Amino acid sequence: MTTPPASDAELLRLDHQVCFSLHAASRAFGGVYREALKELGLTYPQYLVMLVLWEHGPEPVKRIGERLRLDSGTLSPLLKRLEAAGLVHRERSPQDERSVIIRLTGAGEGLRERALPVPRRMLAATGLTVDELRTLRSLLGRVTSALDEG
Amino acid sequence: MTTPPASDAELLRLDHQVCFSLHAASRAFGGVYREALKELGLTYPQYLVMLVLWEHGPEPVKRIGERLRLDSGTLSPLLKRLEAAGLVHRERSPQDERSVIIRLTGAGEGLRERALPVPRRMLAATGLTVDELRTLRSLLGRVTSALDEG
DNA sequence: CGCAAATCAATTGTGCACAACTCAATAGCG
DNA sequence: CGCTATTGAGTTGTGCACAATTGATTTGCG
Repeated sequence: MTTPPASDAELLRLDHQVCFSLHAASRAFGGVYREALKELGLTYPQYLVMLVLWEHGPEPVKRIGERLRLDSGTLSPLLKRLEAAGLVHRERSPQDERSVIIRLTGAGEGLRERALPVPRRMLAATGLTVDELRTLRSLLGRVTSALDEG
Repeated sequence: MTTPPASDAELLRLDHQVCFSLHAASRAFGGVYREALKELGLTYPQYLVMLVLWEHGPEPVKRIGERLRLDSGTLSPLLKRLEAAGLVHRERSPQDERSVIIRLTGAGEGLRERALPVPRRMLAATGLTVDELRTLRSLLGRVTSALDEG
C-alpha cells in the first residue's frame, strides 16, 4: 500500500471531503432506517433508545444520554413521544427524586421481536464487507473520541 | 491482517455499532465545527453551502442541493438566512424562470479568507493520519452510494 | 400549436440536536 | 445542622432534515 504525497491543497480538500462524507453517510443511513423502521412506528433516534432499553433494561434518562451521547433537551421530548406511543413508562427514582427511570412497557418489550430483522437488512444495504465495517467502526470511534476531547 | 470469524451475534451488533458510530461521529464533528465557525457566524450546513459557492461560483439552488445531497425544504430557509446575513444574493435565472441562482455578495466573498484556517484545525482535531482519513472518506463514500441505491 | 407531465423553488408540519435556562432535589462543606 | 454548589430533568428558542404539498414555469408529446 503506497502513500501518495499529501499536498497542502489536498489536505484542505481532504478535510472537507471527510466531514461532508460523514454528514452525507449519516443522513443516507437515516433515510434507509426511516424506511426499515416505518412499520414499527419508530424514528432512528427512537430506535436507538429502544435498543438501549432492550439490552440493558430500565435505566435513568441520564444513563441513556451517556450511552447515546444525547442530552436531556433531545431525550425529554423523544421519551415523551415513546411514552405517548405506549412503549415506555416513566417513574421517579425512589432513591433520588431528581432521576427519572425509563422502563419498557409490555408493548415496548413486544416490539423487540419485530425489530430483529432490521439490522441484517441494514448490513446488507451498506454494501461493505465485514472487515470494512470493522475498519469503519474503529475509525469513527477514534474520530469521535478525539473530537470530544477538545 | 487476520479475519476473525463473524458470528451471527457479532454481525447484528456490528450494524448497531457502525450506525451509531456514524451518528455520533457526525454530531461530534458538528460540535467542533460549531466552535470553529462561531466567529464567522455560520452553522456547519451554511459553511458547506459557502464552500460550494467559493469553489464553483454562482449556482442554482438545485445544483447546490445535488452537490450537498440536500433538498429545497432544507436549502430554502438556510439560503434565506444567508441572504439575511448579507452573504448571498438570490436572482431568478433569465434562461429558466423556475430556477433561482445563488450568488455571493462582496461580504460573502470576503468571508472566504477568514474561513481558511478552519479545515486545518478540524483535520488536526480528528487525530487520524492522512492515510486513515483517505480510508475513511473512501468507505463513507461507498456506503452512501450503496445506501442511496435502494 | 395545445395541453399533460415534469421540473424547480418554496411552504408546511414533524422530529432531532443543542445551547441556555429554570426548578427541584441532593451532596457536601463549614 | 444550614447553606451553597452541583446534579438531573424539563423547557424554550434556533436551526437542520425530510416528507408532502403547492404554484409557477418549462418540456415535450400528440
